[in-house]
Amino acid sequence: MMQAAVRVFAEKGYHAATIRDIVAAADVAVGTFYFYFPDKETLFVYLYEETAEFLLQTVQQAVVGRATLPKQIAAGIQAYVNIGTFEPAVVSLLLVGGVGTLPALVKGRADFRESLVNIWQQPLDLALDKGQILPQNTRRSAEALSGAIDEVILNLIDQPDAKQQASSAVSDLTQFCLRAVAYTGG
Amino acid sequence: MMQAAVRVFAEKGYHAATIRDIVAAADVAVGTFYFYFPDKETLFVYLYEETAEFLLQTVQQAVVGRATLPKQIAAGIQAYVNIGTFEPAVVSLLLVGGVGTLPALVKGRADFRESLVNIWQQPLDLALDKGQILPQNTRRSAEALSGAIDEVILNLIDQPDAKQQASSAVSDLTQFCLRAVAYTGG
Amino acid sequence: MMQAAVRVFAEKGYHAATIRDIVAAADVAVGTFYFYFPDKETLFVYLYEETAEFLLQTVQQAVVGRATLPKQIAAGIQAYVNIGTFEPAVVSLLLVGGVGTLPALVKGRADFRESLVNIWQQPLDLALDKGQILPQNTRRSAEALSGAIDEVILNLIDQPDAKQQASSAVSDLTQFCLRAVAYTGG
Amino acid sequence: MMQAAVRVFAEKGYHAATIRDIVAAADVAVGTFYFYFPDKETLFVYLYEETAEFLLQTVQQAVVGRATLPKQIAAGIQAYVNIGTFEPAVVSLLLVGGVGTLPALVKGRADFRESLVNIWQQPLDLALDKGQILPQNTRRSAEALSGAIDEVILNLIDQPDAKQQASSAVSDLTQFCLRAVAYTGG
DNA sequence: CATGAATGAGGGTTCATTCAT
DNA sequence: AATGAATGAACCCTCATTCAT
Repeated sequence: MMQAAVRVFAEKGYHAATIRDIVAAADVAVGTFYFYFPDKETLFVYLYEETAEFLLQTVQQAVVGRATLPKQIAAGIQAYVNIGTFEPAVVSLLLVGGVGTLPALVKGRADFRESLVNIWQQPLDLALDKGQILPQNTRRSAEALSGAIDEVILNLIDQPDAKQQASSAVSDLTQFCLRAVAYTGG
Repeated sequence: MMQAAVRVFAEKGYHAATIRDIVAAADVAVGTFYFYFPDKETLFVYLYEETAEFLLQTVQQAVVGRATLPKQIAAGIQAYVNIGTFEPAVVSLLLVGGVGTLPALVKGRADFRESLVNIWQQPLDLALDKGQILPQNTRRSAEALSGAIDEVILNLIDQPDAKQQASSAVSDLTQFCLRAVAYTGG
Repeated sequence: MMQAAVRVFAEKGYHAATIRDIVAAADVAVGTFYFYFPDKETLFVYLYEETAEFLLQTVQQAVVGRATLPKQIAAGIQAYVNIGTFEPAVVSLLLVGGVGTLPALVKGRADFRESLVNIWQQPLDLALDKGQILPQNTRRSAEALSGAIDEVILNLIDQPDAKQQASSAVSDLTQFCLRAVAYTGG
Repeated sequence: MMQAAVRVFAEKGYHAATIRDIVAAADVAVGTFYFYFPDKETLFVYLYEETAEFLLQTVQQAVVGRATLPKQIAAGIQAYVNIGTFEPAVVSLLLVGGVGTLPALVKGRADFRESLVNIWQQPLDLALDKGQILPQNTRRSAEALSGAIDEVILNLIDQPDAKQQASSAVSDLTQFCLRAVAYTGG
């Protein structure tokens, strides 16, 4: 039922998705929804945060498991693209479905953006310490990286042949990011 | 009244903004709204497209008026940041208020994203011809630039001291972008 | 302007006819309507009663100007059909546009029906006195005549070739009515 | 609830009857209305057509169950008067509530009138074949009969003592009709 | 646990009416 | 006299939510 809800929310957005849409997708009755969840808004916020945590953890783990900046960025992007390719609803929910819809989600969304920026900023700060990238405002670079990656992935999942284009997108994006942060390799 | 509508739509998003909110912000009666506009959806689409055109033209003109890639990118970002700083509602409406809300806007939004990507891609293609940037998929680079710039500006306008941070943001972003597209200067 | 109002009311009925329809048909401004008439309902009631009086007088005069029952009925029907043929809006307003729409018109409509019944009942009572029709409840006969005539005329004005069919309708109806009231001729 | 709707529509007409009137009469909430019916117009058309069919079938069956013209006409009128007496809302809805209100009902109303005329015309055509009535335009006679009967019944149900007057009305009307169609009995 | 009929606040929209010009 | 922009009460309808079964 929660999976059904994610799908419906991702597809229609918060407001256009009705409780009836969700229970129909889950093949249960309206009352059942309210037995498990207090209300629509709470569910959406919960789903958004669950989904955000899943994506953040997945990307974060890909990044921390690598030793060098190029590998970290490549792995992070690869993990993100994988999610976009195999679970597009997750990305849609986070980057589209939850935008500008719910006052209660403003903080949740800000937290998600902040965490995403942090994921990219950590390796940058490490690399800066080691002198592997030129001096820069790593916070702002991380924001920019985050936006760049999101946009390319959003464009990617709109393509009918997303899976075919995924590997070139990963490679293009990785190169783009390494250049953008002035990676010198040493 | 249209300014009031832009503000309300930008602040609450399409669905959460009610006609009564809009007319209250404009200090007129409900009927007055329908004297000037056929309905809520038509107004929103019109406002979105007007606003999109204004932003696109402003950024585009800043870019085409410059001779070299660094100046083009710097001027385009400066123009975009100016709008975000002095008319944050314009940016909010385009990047937040109109996301995933209205079937009738799907095309309009796609067109806007496409145009924005094109604005950044054109100078890249020119620079590639002149050998001023390394070979790359300029379309994908432009997508990434577009996302990077949007994200930084969205973060910027959320800051209370946005105007103070604007110039450093422009400078950081410009450097980021030039590195990202592998600008060699010759 | 009143003619325009009659046309619009007859065509669309009271509720569907808007003030804007009426002033557009009369080619004046909305405010002008309210300079001449206090409100929509008052105008409609006034128009209904004016129109009713016109029709009643016309039919009545045709009837009283004849000496014998056959001539009275024929003349009354002919006059009614003439109105239906040349001023269908008058008949539509009275028999269609003003039905079941306005509490304030219930009495007006009842008066109109009553008067119409009276117009037919008078010659019947005279003929009964003279022994030219068999004994009967002339009130009820007049009601029936009234309904019969209205129905045939309503059917007539719905025909595209109403004017061609008018004379046969008058003749058929007259014969029908004379038989119905058991006219013996003496 | 449908009975309540018939009552309210019959009493106020389509436009003046609000959903709140109907649900108040049925003692349910607004939402309940829309749980059972798609919208006001659909319900009204459905009710009109159901009601029309009920009345037509009732009168038709009374007519076809008799062998001779006098009995057919008497039975048809009796059946019609019974409905008017015991279910005045049915007659009001058909003859008053649904007049000139709804474009979607124009055809339905025309069909009802046509069917009603046909009910009266069939026995006339049979009687004409058997030489029991004088030669005439039976279509036009049926229209006139239809109008005559409707009008008398409408007058009847407006009377406070409708039930007392019913039998004399049936008898008067039957005699009127038989004379009107020149019934010779052989 | 599950159901779905019932609820009613609240949204978009219309249109008779007013009044400053 | 004439205008038409402005008003707001009231309409139809949706949908999140409840609760008796």
